[in-house]
Amino acid sequence: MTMSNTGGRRRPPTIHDVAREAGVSRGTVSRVLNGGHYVSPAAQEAVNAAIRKTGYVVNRHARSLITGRSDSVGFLLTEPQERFFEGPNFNVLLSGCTQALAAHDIPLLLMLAGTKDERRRITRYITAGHVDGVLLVSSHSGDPVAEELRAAGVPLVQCGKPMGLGSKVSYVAADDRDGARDMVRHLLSLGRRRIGIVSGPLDTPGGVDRLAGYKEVLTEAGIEIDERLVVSGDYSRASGEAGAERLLAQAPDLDALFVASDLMAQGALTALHRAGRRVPQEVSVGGFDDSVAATEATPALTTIRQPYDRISAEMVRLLLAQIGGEDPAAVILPTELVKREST
Amino acid sequence: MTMSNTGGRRRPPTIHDVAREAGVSRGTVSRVLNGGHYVSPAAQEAVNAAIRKTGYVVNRHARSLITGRSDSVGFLLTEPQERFFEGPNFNVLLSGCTQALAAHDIPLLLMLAGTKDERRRITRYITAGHVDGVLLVSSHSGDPVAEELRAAGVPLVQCGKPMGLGSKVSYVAADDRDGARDMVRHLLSLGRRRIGIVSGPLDTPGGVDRLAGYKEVLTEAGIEIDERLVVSGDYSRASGEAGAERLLAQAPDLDALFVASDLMAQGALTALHRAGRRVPQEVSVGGFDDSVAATEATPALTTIRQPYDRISAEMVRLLLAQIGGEDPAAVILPTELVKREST
DNA sequence: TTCTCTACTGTGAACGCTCACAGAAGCATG
DNA sequence: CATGCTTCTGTGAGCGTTCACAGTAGAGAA
Repeated sequence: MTMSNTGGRRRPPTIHDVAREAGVSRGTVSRVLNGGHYVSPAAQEAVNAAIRKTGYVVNRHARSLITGRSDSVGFLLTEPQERFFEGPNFNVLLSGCTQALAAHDIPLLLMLAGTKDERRRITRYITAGHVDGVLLVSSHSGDPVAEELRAAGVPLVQCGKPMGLGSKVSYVAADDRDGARDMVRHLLSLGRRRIGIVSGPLDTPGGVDRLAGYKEVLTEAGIEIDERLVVSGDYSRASGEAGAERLLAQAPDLDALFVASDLMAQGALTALHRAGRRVPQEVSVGGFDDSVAATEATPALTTIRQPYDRISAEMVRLLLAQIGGEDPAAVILPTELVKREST
Repeated sequence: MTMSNTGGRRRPPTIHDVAREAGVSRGTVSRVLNGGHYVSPAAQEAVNAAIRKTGYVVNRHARSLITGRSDSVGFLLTEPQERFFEGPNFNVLLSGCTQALAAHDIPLLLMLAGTKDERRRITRYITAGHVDGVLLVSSHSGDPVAEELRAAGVPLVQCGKPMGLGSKVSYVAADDRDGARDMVRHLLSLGRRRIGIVSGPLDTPGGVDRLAGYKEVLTEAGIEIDERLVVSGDYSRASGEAGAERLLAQAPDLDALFVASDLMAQGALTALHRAGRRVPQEVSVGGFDDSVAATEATPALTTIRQPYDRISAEMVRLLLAQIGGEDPAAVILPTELVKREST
C-alpha cells in the first residue's frame, strides 16, 4: 500500500522505525506486540497506526534469540520411507494440525524419519531446540524416538495410545475399544453370529483395544470366541486381503467381518468378491477410521469414524499447553458408527 | 553420551564454549562451521573435536538474525480447504521435497492456503522474510499468490507450468503434451479409432497441453477430431465419472478413453462398468499421473507416469539456485508410458 | 635485512528484539 | 507534605551468531 516495492527486497522496518513513527520507545512497541498490558490506550493506538503505516512485521529470529523459544513446532512422521502418507489418515492429521497451529500463528515444520540416519538427524535437530515441541505420528507406537525426546525434555504429543504406559507422555486417541464394541454390536443387531475379525497389529495398543472390544461384546452376547475367526494384519490393504482369505479358509461359514481399518477392509472386500461372497447380502463388512477409503470402496463401507479433526485440534491444544508449562495429559475421544452399504 | 541430561533442558553450549574448549576464537569456530576456508588443519581438527565433545549445535536464530536468511523454505498448497491432499500427488511431492531439502539441512514449513484469509496471512508471513523461498503447488495455475510473491522478490518455484507465460517464474513440469501423445499412440496401436478424451481443466496449461497432444496424434494419424469425443473435467474422481457418462451419451461407439488423470480415470471406470462396457475388452482406458489410484483401480490402469521424485528434486534444486542468486528457470521432465490391465 | 604477499586468527560491532530495571506521573492514604 | 501504590514509559544490556577489519606469523623476493 505504501510504496511501489516492485522487484528486489528492501530492508524491512524494525521495531525502532515503528517506535519513531509512533513517537514512543521500543519498549512500548514491544509491549503492544506482546499483549498490550501496561500500555495506555493512546500509545496503543499510536503504535498500531505506526505498524499499519510502516507495514512492520516482527523479526521472529531476533525474538527467538532472546526468548529461547522458536515459536514453531515439528510434525514428525516416523515410518518406513515408502509408507509416508500411505494411510489417508496422515493427510487429514497433517492438514488439521497445520490449520490449528495457524490459528496461533505458529508454523509447522514437517519432519519425515524413514531411515535410521534421518531419525538421528531429526532427533538432533529437535533436541537442539529448533522447535518448541513435537507432534508425533507413527503407526508402530512405542517408538524409541518418543522416549528419547521425552528424556530430553521436549514437549511431545503422540497420536494414538503409546505402548509403554509408564512413561508420562501426552497423547490423543480415539476410543478404540468402544468403537469396536459399537461395530460388533451393530453386526449382532443385523442377526450376524459368525463374526470374523481382521485386527490391527497386536504390538500396538490400538490393535489390542479393538480386538478386546470385539471379544468383549461377543462374550456379553453369550457367543464363545472362535480363534479361527481371529487374524491380524498391519493396516495395509494387502494384509486385509490376505487376512480375509485366511478367515474364509479357516471359517467358511462366517457371515460378517470386522476389519480394523478401512484400507484393510478394502482388501477384504476384494478377497470376498473373488470368493464369490456377496456384500452385504451374504457377508456384512465393517471397517474402522472412516477415511476416504471407506467411501471409495464398493460397496461403501460401514465404519467407525475417528474424529480426525478433533484429534488434530486436541493434539495442538495439548502441545501448546505443555509448551506453556503444563503437565502431559491424555485425551480419549469418542467414535461414531457410520452406516453405509456394506452392512 | 556426555552427561545424564535427564529431565528439563539445560542451557545449550554456544559457539563461545566451543571456542574456549578448542583454544581458539569465536571467529575461527564460525569459519569452520561455514565451510572451513582459511582455517589451519590443526584448528579445524581442534574445533571439530570441541564440537563433538560439547554437543554444540548452531543457534539458527542468532545466525539468521545477522545473515538475514532463515535457512528454511515454505511448501505452499493453495487449494480449496476440502481438497488439500485430495490428489495423491501432493503427498508424493511433499515427501519428495522434504527429503530433498533435508539433504541440505533445510527445514520445510507447510503452508495451507484454503481461504482468502489464510492466503493473506501466509503471503504476509512469506513476504516478511520468514522463509527464504517458496515451493508452490496449486492445481489452478496462474495463482494470484504467485504473482504477488514474485513481485515481492521472493524466490519461487512452481509445480506445473504457470498460466501467465510472461512472468518470469521458475517451474518444473512433466512433458504433458508428449505424455498425451504417447498414450494416444498406444491406444492407436491397439487398433482403437474412436478415442474419447476427458481432459483436465482448460484454464490450466496442463489441461490444454494434454488435449493438444491428443489432437495432434489423431490428426497425424489422419483421424478427424470429433468434438463429441471431447469433454473436460477438473481432475476429481466425480468429474471423471460424469465426463465418461457424457461421452458415452454423445458417442456410444467409442472404443477407447484417454482420461487426463488417474483419479478421473477411476471415475470413468465406474461409469463404464455401470454402462456394461467391459474394460479392456470393449473399451481401452488410459490414465495420467501413475499415482496410487492407478494401481488401486480395477482393472489396474495403463497410465503416463509423471516422475514425481525427479520433479520434487528439481523443484528444490531450482529454488536453492534462485535463493543463491541465480535466475529463474524452467525444467520439463520426460514422462513414461506404463502398461497395465486397462488397455 | 627489509619489504611484500599469503595464510591464518582474534576482536568489536552489529543484527532486532525482549527483559529487567529505574523512573515518572497520578492519585489516594496516612 | 511525605508516603505508598498503581500505571505507565524509556533505557541499557544482552541473546549467539557473522562479518569486516586489523593484526600476526611465516615464506619468499628484492
